[in-house]
Amino acid sequence: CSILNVFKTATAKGASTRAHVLATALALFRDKGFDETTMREVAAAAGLSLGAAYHYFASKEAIILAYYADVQDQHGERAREALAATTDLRDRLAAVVHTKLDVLAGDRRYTGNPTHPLSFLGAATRPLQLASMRVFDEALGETTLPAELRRIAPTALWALQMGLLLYFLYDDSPNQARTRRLVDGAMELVVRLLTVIRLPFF
Amino acid sequence: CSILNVFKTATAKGASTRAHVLATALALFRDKGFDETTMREVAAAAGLSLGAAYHYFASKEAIILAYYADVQDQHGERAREALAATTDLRDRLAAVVHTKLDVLAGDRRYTGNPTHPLSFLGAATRPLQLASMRVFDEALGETTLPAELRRIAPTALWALQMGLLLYFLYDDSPNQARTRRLVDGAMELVVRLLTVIRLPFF
DNA sequence: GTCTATATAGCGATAGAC
DNA sequence: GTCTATCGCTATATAGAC
Repeated sequence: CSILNVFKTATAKGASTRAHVLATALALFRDKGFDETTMREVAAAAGLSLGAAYHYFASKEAIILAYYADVQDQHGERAREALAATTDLRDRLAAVVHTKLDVLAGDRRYTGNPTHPLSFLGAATRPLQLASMRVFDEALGETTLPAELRRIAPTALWALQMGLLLYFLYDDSPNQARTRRLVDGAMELVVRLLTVIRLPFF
Repeated sequence: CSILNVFKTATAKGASTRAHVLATALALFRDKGFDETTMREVAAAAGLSLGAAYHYFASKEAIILAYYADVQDQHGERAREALAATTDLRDRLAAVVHTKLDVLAGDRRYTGNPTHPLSFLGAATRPLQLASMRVFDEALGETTLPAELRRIAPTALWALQMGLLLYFLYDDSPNQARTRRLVDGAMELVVRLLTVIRLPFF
């Protein structure tokens, strides 16, 4: 079922035990997060010794990767279900993102308190997030825009920037040139969009 | 200087030592990342004992928060410099993001190998990232679009989704209703943008 | 193959002497 | 303020019972 399932078990019993360890670990991850879940806990909750757990997963990171694959599996399944129900493009795109949020909402890790799961992208606290949005607000300056749009624009731009940062993180082109081009293209589109929105048409 | 500087030191020497510990830690974080940098290393590199380092920072997390504030400080400074140089909106918005990338590019943590800094948002490996983009590709389906745009659209939507996910993470409204509304609004805008782009006008 | 038991090395954090 | 010593915890490795 899983995208990354390149695993081999000799016996049927082994495969079932492995699946049980994985399911136990995923439940703990979803409930407490990665760092707060120890291999000892996973093993104990699965009714195994620590060594046995390590027999099935070479490292804690291996289980975490399996977790990510599980999230993606679930999202793919739910999203395709939703896509089958409508042909309207707006609904289809929104359904993809909403189903993603649905899957992640089950994770205490993603909801709850903003203190601990320290974002590696630099939005660890609300004041820092606001400071980051403020820069976009200054960039927009006196740009003429409908009031409502002018108010949410810094937030939308911040969200877009976060997405670009994530792309940057996995960009293996020399000097991340691909991200740099993407940034230019994205901002070109944003400006065109803002221009269009100001037409009486909308 | 820092946004989050709510720290009090009794003596001038104490303040200077604290600043030195912080600078040492930031350099190590930028070079190796958070998890790979230990408090023992920070203390040793700063020429202090472990206990002395803990005298200035209550926890490792406290230093990490200071690191985030530092990133934001640097970005704010560089971005405002760039904003002073141009009045063109496209250039201004692009400058904000580019200066952000400039600040983060100094971090080995953000460039380099995609294996270790496991993203908590579910894009830990390239295959998973691609699987996530494929869902958007399916959502677009047979939508009529210029070829070039049709090709990059799943990537752009994925990046936008990542931004929305990050917003979701820090959304403290009940049931993250604010994010849900933002998703709907964003997708509405995307569809309008795609509609507009198809006009002969562009 | 499956698993238990044990060992190692390192971590964040703290207590208390100076 | 700075130190040493130490606690309780961790991921990970391995030896060997069944």
